[in-house]
Amino acid sequence: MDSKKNAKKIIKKAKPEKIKEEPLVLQTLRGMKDILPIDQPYWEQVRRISERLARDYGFSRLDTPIVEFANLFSRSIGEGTDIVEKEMYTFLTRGADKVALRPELTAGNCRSYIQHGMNLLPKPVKIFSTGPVYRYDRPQEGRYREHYQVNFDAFGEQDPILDAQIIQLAHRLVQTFGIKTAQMQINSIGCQICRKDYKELLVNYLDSKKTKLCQDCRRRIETNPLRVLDCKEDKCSQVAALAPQSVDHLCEDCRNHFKTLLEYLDELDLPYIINPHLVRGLDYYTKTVFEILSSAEEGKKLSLGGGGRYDKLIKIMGGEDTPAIGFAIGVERIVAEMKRVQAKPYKPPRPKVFLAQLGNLAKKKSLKLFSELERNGILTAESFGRGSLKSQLKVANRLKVEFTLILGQKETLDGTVIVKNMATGAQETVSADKLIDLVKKKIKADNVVVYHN
RNA sequence: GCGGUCAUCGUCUAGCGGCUAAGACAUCGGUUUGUGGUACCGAGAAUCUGGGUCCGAUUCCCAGUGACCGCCCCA
Repeated sequence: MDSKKNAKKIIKKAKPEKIKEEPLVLQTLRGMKDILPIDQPYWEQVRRISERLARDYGFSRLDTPIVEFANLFSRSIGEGTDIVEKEMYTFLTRGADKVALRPELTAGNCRSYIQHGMNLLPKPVKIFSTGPVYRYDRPQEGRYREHYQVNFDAFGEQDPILDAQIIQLAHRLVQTFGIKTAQMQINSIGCQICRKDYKELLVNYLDSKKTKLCQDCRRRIETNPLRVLDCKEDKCSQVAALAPQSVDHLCEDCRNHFKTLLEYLDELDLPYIINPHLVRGLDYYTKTVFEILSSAEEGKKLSLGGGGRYDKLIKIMGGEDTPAIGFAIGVERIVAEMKRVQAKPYKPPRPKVFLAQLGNLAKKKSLKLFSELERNGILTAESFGRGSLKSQLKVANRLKVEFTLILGQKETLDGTVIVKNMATGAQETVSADKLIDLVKKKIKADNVVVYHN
């Protein structure tokens, strides 16, 4: 590079008004959302319950990367599906790898299962995972380009008792979130063999009724005939109502599997609805599929979660033939539903003590005192930046603490602290070295949580 | 990816060609110097972005952006 050019560059940099900078857009990207502090108690509740039930049902946590090779998803979810066809965040890296942001969690879990030889672990291998997934579609309520899923997968067990247990877990999760009215819908879409036969039968039927279907459904006969079954158009659902149903055309193995599953569910007294039109959007499902619907008014029912068996997926991906089943819930939708039905969010522990300081000397000492309180498990609030005792008491009052510790100039010199009972207003002066024990005694023991010492 | 509705302080709303853009809630400060509530007083805080019409645009028109709704699909 010649020196003239360099000189020019330097001159340019010296004149900032010449540099055209993109304006800062203070806005989340389309379909992306901040999870604000005000909403965190709901999220925390979902996290805590999910983690507890995962543990109780024997699931181990697995975290996989958000970014994977793009074809991991296209192969497993299905090339023809909408998720892969038009909703994936796919891009080339600097190293020219074709990668994608994960649109769901199961594919990555399967990859990890095969990569790390988890087939050698005792079966079933139960995997719990949670995190954000990405789909580039048009946002609306309950649908985001980034959303969080809580996901459960179990590998290596084909007995329908596992299907029943997984469905029970899904049901129990939603119940425990406080959503009592959600509806469990179940169907069996058969295995590769009987589904193929059934598809032929269905296509024949639909072709014969082609004139009575909407435009979209006529197209779907070719692309995805199963989807015609849950079209919302009146005329289509009339055709669908008389269409052959997959449950009536299962092979013997699939029929027995489904029958046994239903027996287990009945034994559990788990309420469910068999929806012969329930079809899921991912190609890898076999046999059992299920979905949990919110109880919102008709037409506004959103799926809170869903899943099913995917007995051939591991083999398709190159692992040894391994039956598997799993499901995911959408956290944003769960949170929205919890709010709608007024389910209780997580209630974080509130400080019972407020530390007020007055004067420069006391202000200096207050930081250390606060730290000592914290170390002793006494959850303490403060507002050190405020000057007047009045304004600090105002904050203490608003926080509804039981006691305010007042450290002023005089107390600091005497080595004492005032303990003020906020309910009665009564005050006592105690020596600083007895303060911790006294406060511990005054507040209830269950509010003292020591993490370390 | 297609169609529709909408867009004012942090939040909820008012104004609808002529502003210094109004109010409530919230926030912060104050009502005498070391004590909470209420009340009262005060402060900060907004017309999404870019064009166009007009003497003049927050208001009307167009585009962009975003939110929401319907489809498609999905959690």
